[in-house]
Amino acid sequence: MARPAAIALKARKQPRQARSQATVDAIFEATIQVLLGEGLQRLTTIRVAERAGVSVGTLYQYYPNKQALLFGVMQRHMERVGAAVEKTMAAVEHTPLATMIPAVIASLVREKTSSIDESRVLYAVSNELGARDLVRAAEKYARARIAEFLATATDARFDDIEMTAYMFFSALNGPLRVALEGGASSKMLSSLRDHLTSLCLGYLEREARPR
Amino acid sequence: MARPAAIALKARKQPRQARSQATVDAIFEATIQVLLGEGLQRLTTIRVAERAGVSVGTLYQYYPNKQALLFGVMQRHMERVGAAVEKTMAAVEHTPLATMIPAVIASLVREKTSSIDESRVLYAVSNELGARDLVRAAEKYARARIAEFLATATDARFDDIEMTAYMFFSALNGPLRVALEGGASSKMLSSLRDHLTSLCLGYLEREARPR
Amino acid sequence: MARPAAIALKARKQPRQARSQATVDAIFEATIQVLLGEGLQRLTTIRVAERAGVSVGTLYQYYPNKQALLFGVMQRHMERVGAAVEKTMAAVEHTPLATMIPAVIASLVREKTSSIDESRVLYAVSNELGARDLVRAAEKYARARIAEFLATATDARFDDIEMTAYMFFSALNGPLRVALEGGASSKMLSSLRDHLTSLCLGYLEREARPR
Amino acid sequence: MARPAAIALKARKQPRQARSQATVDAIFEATIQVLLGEGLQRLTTIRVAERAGVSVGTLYQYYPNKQALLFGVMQRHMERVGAAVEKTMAAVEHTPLATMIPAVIASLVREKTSSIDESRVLYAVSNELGARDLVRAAEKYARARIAEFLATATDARFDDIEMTAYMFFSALNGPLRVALEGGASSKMLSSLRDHLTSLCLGYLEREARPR
DNA sequence: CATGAATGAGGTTTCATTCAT
DNA sequence: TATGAATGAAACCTCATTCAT
Repeated sequence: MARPAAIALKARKQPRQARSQATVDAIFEATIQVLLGEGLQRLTTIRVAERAGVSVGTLYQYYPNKQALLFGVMQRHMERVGAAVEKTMAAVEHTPLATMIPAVIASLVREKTSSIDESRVLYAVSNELGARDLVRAAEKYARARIAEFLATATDARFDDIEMTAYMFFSALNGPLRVALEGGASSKMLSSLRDHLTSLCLGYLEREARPR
Repeated sequence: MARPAAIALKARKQPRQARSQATVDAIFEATIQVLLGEGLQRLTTIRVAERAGVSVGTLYQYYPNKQALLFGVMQRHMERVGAAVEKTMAAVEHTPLATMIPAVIASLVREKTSSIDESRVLYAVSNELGARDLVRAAEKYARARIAEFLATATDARFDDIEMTAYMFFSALNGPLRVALEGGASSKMLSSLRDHLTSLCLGYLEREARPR
Repeated sequence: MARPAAIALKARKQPRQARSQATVDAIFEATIQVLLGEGLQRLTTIRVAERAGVSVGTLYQYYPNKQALLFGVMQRHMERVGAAVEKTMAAVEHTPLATMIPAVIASLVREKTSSIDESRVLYAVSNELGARDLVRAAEKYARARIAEFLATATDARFDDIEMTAYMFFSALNGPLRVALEGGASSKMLSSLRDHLTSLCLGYLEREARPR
Repeated sequence: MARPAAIALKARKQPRQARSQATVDAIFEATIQVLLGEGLQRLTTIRVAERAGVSVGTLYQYYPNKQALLFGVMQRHMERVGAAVEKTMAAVEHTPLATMIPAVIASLVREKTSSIDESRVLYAVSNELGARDLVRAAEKYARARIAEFLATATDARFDDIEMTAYMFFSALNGPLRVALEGGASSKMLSSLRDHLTSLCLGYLEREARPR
């Protein structure tokens, strides 16, 4: 990655034709593959292009630079996971904590583990200069949304709801990250879901004041 | 970083003269500084050497390659934190959970925040190919030690102590990492300690069976 | 040349466009020129690239490393000389020694001296780690081919044909090498051809048993 | 080897004390060892010093630079071989060719093979910029001496004695070099001596005119 | 005299990016 | 639009040599 500076990181063009869309998808998939097979350090634009079956030039038609490529992959992943969890949250709002929390956790774990490789490999990307801000922004939004969500619990009120949301969010993602980066087994992952529930509920019930 | 492969990562020579020790310390400090000021991507051996006030050649007299440098910095940090927490653990073993857990959490938070910059910046390093294994090994040891530690609680027994230790460890480090990487305020950090205690105690008391 | 190890030494890509072929040729020629003007010790990839009028990056598109470059130049030279001598050998097989030997010697001398500079300069390269094996293999093949060749003489048989071929080959190349490395005059070179003939025929006739 | 330029290549000081002589000898031996074990490319002054059990600084007390070191090693080898052969030549001058030639060849082969490793490894050094001139000079002298020598044969006269000496010298060294560089077996070496004799005598008798 | 820490120029190699075809 | 050859800055690392101790 040559000079970071302040460069446009948005995708260069919106593919309108079917062929273009196929190319973008191929590049996306190739990026994950290379990340998986070679690691972030050895991910080069040429390697991605080769894996995608196109030339470098073509890659640069869709992404102005390498950062934008990683940025794009990251974004797409977070949008997918975010959308799924938001949907679940909307469905269980305004119910007791014991209903809300397990549902959200199940949703997050399901989504993250449905494409384990993608999730795992993107933790590495999330430390990239470019992706960092993106992740920060997403987390900030997530915490705000969680705070709203927790506030709807029919059986609990929280004094410092920002902090509570923050802890809830981090307590969820900490173990998940460790598990995915470490290459957890599927058995362990199912156990993880229950323990995460226990962890979060234990915390929230401690912090909650009856409504 | 050229080709990772299987290279010696140990420090190249043990400094014997006083001058040498000063040089090694300067390099160490410079590494943290550069990491802080420029980020991992822009950390180059030349920049580190310059900041340390020595030549590249000198740097390479003590570290066989860039990875070893990062490796060394990482190791020193983990050893410091680990030693402090172990000491605390030894001091509060064989007491009730409500005594043990807050003590350990306070110790970890104190240690991590006593040199916030170092802690923060090393999260980035921990993803480096070379450091990865080092971190994995340390975490594995830590979990084992924690399992032992939890087993000494005078008022609790755990069915799946490995998993419990794992969750405890991750629940501690997840929020800490987010807080340090995000640049938390000192006020928030003190609040964090209490919430971590709440998080972990909530979980452990849920999982514990009376003894 | 960093670490020899076991690296791919083959040319990296086969040039497909006309422009590419011109580039490869330029690099080849530049290598000889630099070898001639600066010597092997001062042959650097940058110098070769500059002399070829391309950038280093371009050089590395065609040769994966410096060794491969020298390797390539060596190979091309040996193939040219080898092909010429083989052709001559095929033409004079199954005739008396007095016909066969002078023909082969004339062919070798002609070929080596047709591009004196190239020949001369490549003796230095032949000691390079990478080229060494190449040369060994070529010599081994050459000796085997010579043994076959000598066996077809209509007026002679040899008891230890391998040793005889070995001596013939070395007796030819020893003086040639000294002459070329020392920068022999053209007059001396023509004289050399006759003396080489005398040297080899003298030896072979001594070793030969009538058929 | 940094900048060749025109530097003094002579040994820096003549060791007068016994301890000094031992140091010089150790350095000499270490140079051969490193050459043998690592090759010319990986011969560094530090490695030589380490192997010799002294510090680099000490090495530089005796040799002004790396070239001088190689130069010195080369020279000592050539002087040893040269002295032995000269002695033999002096002993068999003024006798028939059939007496003179086998004696000289036996002497040369014996000397070169008495320390095969040293001989072998120094062929690589002989191509070094610095050593090159040294070798040239020695060869020139050798050829002149051989011409004188051949002129004393009681049963032969040569028309072009310079050329004859040149061929004789090269015919001897060509096969020897190939054999030593290739790592010949001792059985092959004894066979080599006879064939060299045959090669040289065959040539000389062809070129000789009766006296 | 000996030591070995320090120097820094210079070598090899990679890779994001451009642009003529 | 697609291609892939070309670019060249910049990274890592080595090693001959010096000099304070």
